[in-house]
Amino acid sequence: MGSSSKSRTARSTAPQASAGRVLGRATRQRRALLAIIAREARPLSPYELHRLTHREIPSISQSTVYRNLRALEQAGEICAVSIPGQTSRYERAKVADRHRHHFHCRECDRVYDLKGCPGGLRRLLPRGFTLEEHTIVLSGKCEACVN
Amino acid sequence: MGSSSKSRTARSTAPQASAGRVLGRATRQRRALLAIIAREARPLSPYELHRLTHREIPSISQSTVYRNLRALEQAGEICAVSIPGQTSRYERAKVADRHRHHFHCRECDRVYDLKGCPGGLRRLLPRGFTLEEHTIVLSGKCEACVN
DNA sequence: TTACGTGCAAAGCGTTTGCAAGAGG
DNA sequence: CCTCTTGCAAACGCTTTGCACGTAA
Repeated sequence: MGSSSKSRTARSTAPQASAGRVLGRATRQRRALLAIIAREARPLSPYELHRLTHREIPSISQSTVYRNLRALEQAGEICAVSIPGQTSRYERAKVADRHRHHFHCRECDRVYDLKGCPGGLRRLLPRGFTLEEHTIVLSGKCEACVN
Repeated sequence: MGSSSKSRTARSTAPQASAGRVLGRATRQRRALLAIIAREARPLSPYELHRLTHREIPSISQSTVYRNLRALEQAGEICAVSIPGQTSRYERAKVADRHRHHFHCRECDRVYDLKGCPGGLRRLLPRGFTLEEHTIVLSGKCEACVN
């Protein structure tokens, strides 16, 4: 894609990872959050993450979860997964950076990573438009919910 | 908050006309709203819709816009377009029922209808999963914002 | 020690709802 | 007329923020 950032805000920091900012202190809360996201196979919502971290650190607040999600995202450690009509879920950046798409189960409301990507999206583009990114979300029932 | 709407079954209604409920009274507000949605080429947000209807009916409230959007959607007159990380936009059902995908301009934040659909999505599906629907959102810059 | 991170409470923001007044059919 | 719809304000759910204290480095 673009080799130089346009006239927008220059985010010139570490060129290697995805995002710019550097992660700050490794607090107990931040470590717990990251550990849970790392061990989980599917993207988790802030609500789920607060519930899970709360088991280890009962005093953890929702704001801490939100603040850390933002910090971790900016640091390129995690990545937000947006499902239409749903609140964002978060997963490890290593997983997300492989350019994943997602499946949303309408039964259990869980989100799963998918492999692969159908090409040929550029031909959907009207003339004069530029394509920077795309999102594909399949929905239906996951294996556990098909009966 | 875990769950959203689920366990719907009667999805197999008429492919084009009303989705269920019957539309009630044709109030000034409702007519204005529908007229604006009908004449506009792209899906509009509740905010935009309130702003536009407000020009014709200065007394119109936001709640009226929201209530009518819901009523019109249930009546099958309009259709919600969900863009990840964005509030829903609304467009005429006749347009939406043609199975459209959408383009979101990151510059001006507008949403456009696209034509066509890339096939081959079913091969992204894990074994045992069933596919009921899919959403594709391209993003970048629209013609007006490429500079 | 000294910023950065935390918990708490309050504020924001978009959306929904209760209620009494208003208007469509 | 009777009921549906409206406008207002308050409630709501999720997310962000101000503040003083706590804690990693």
